[in-house]
Amino acid sequence: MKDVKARTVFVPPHRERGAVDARIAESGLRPTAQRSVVYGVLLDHAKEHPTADEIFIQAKTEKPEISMATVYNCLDALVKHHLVKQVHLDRAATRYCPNMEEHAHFLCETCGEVWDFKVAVKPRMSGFRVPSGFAVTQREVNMRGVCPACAEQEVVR
Amino acid sequence: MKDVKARTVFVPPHRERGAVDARIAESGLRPTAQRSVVYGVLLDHAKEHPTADEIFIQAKTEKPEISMATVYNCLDALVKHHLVKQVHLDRAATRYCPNMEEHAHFLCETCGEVWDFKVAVKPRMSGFRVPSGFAVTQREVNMRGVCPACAEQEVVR
DNA sequence: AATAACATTTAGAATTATTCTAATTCAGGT
DNA sequence: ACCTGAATTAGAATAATTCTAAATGTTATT
Repeated sequence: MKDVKARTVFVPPHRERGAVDARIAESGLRPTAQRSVVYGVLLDHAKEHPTADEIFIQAKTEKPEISMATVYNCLDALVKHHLVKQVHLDRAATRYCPNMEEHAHFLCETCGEVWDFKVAVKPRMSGFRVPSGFAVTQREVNMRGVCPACAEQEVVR
Repeated sequence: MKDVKARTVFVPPHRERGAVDARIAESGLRPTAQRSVVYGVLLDHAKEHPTADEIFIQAKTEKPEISMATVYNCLDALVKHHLVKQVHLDRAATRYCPNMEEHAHFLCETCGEVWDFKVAVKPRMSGFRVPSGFAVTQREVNMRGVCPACAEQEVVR
């Protein structure tokens, strides 16, 4: 029974459950069904930089019993294990990003969309020098402004 | 009457109401009593990077009628006029910083304290290159980790 | 000085985001 | 199968932020 149910779960073609679980396991975390769904959703929607409850809504379509508390738990676990990072752009809900390469975020204040920007400088941005004695575990570079599409519209107006 | 009351308001020696008002006015904002108090509190407590309600509590000591909504309004106005910036470090309340020089923030995950770090690179950090067409109005560089004092305690343990 | 027009402030309600709690379920090791 | 600890759950609780409508203050105009 359980197996049948499992086999009928919809899995987007671009995401392979096995690979997702493997990455979770490699990070030192036990790959539970919930973590797998949450991480999977995030990988599928990386571009949207979803919030916890956008993830929750999507995760529910794959696993209807999942709860919001679990989404937060999973996200926190994934963050702690360096599979995911939080993105804090404004006073609104925190967003999540599974792209662990060093990059910056840009929030268009007009349309609300978020973009990933590659960072120009090589291994460690020079902006990240810190006084000795401070141990840095996470970095975040954020910008706000207007994206090209929105800038154009403003001109037309 | 009004004058007498105004003269008896407590103003910390290191903050001059006139100067605060002048800066607000220069920014293109009308210097109301509330804006002046909010900005003043922030200037006096820049090191603490206070949240809106820490500012509220402090502002109330100078102006007991002030309301939370006004604190948010004032902060938003000050942000819009580039006298103050928001600092988004984690899922907790947004903090505010009146130091408009380009600098990074460091949050010690152990003690919760926030530090200002000067940014190494000169005029514009190289990390901030953006694709053409994007207009950047605000930047934020944040780090999390362990401060020297907390690092030491961990060793002792 | 009175008035109109507009901006700002206010209290409190409403909404949204996040955390907490206690009970239950699940997984791995005996 | 049984124990133990980890993970999940629903829902309540808390915290942060926004909204609303009324009141107040300011400025320009008369």
